[in-house]
Amino acid sequence: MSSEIRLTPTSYIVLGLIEAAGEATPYDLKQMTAASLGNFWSLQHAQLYTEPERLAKAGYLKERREKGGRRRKHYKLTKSGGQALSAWRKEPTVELTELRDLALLKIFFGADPKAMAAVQVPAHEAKLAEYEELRDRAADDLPPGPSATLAAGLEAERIWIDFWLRLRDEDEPA
Amino acid sequence: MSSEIRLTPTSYIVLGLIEAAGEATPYDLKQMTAASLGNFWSLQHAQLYTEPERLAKAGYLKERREKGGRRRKHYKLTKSGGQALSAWRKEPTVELTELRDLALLKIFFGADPKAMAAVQVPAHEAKLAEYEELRDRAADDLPPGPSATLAAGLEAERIWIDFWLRLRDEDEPA
DNA sequence: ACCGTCATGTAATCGGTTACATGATTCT
DNA sequence: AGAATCATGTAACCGATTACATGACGGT
Repeated sequence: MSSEIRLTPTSYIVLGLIEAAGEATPYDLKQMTAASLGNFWSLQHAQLYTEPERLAKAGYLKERREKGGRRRKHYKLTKSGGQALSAWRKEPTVELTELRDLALLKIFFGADPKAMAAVQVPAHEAKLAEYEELRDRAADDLPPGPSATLAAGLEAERIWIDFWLRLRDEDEPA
Repeated sequence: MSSEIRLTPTSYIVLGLIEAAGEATPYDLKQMTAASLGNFWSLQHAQLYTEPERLAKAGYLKERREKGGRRRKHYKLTKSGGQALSAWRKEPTVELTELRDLALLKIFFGADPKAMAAVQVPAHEAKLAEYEELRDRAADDLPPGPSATLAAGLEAERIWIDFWLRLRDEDEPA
């Protein structure tokens, strides 16, 4: 074991999800992300297959393969995996995220703001509605972590809507 | 020419910057991004060397290499490069950006919100101050595109500060 | 029994990151 | 003249995306 790999955010996502689930197959992970995490940090499904393998090879996960039928792979945290996750989680990050918004990038390079706003406003409104429903539905049985990130998502959508509305409506011809 | 490459956001950034500059060396590009674009979409310096090369090979840029001295490479848009950029810029994007915030990711997986807020709040405040100074300094001689993205950056920093402050101060022991 | 979709996985490619390396300038 | 920093570039590695492919299962 332990071929010394570098742990990326993707690694910690996999570790974190597996910790929450106890044991999981790549497909389980996919389902778990779709629900909540995927809204602010999505992953390709292929990575949910390759990343656990990488982690297992490095000793952070234990792999168990079904004998019959689908021969699915099930993963669990090892001690070392749990420790890595804890250490990561404990260390606060100063790093600030960049917006990295494609629409904004186009605006930066001179795209027409109103045309862009025309598609971005409804898209963000839809997303906001989705979050609101999620909040109302899941209500209190959401763990504090996911609940906080959901709140962040709601806030972010609101300011994006404002932002694009402002661009759309500014300098209106009188 | 034209080995059929796929154009990524990075490609368009390079094309866009070169359009703005008329002609540029990788180092020019680096300087240009540092100022403004880099705040919401940063690039590794190595890519500012490899990406223009890729684009030149595919016919989107024309390369001119200095004969003497530093033998720097200068790049200009070709017709095809200009067209690709225009087409991209003209097409509004529905795609929504994900937050992809490392601090948020840790929170999602159970990190202590107050500890995280303790480092995130000042970091975001510093960033906000930087943007404000940029806005006050550059004032009106900022083109509309960059000006709009700067406005977005200011908004985003404000809500992040609010968000982390709320986490920091909630459930205060009485 | 068949068909469509869900589930599960691998292979190849490629962009992006990291690391290395050296040539110019500038400052003391 | 030497040190430090700025400028310029290349090479190697690797994670991430894309594409391909097939097996199971549920419904009609």
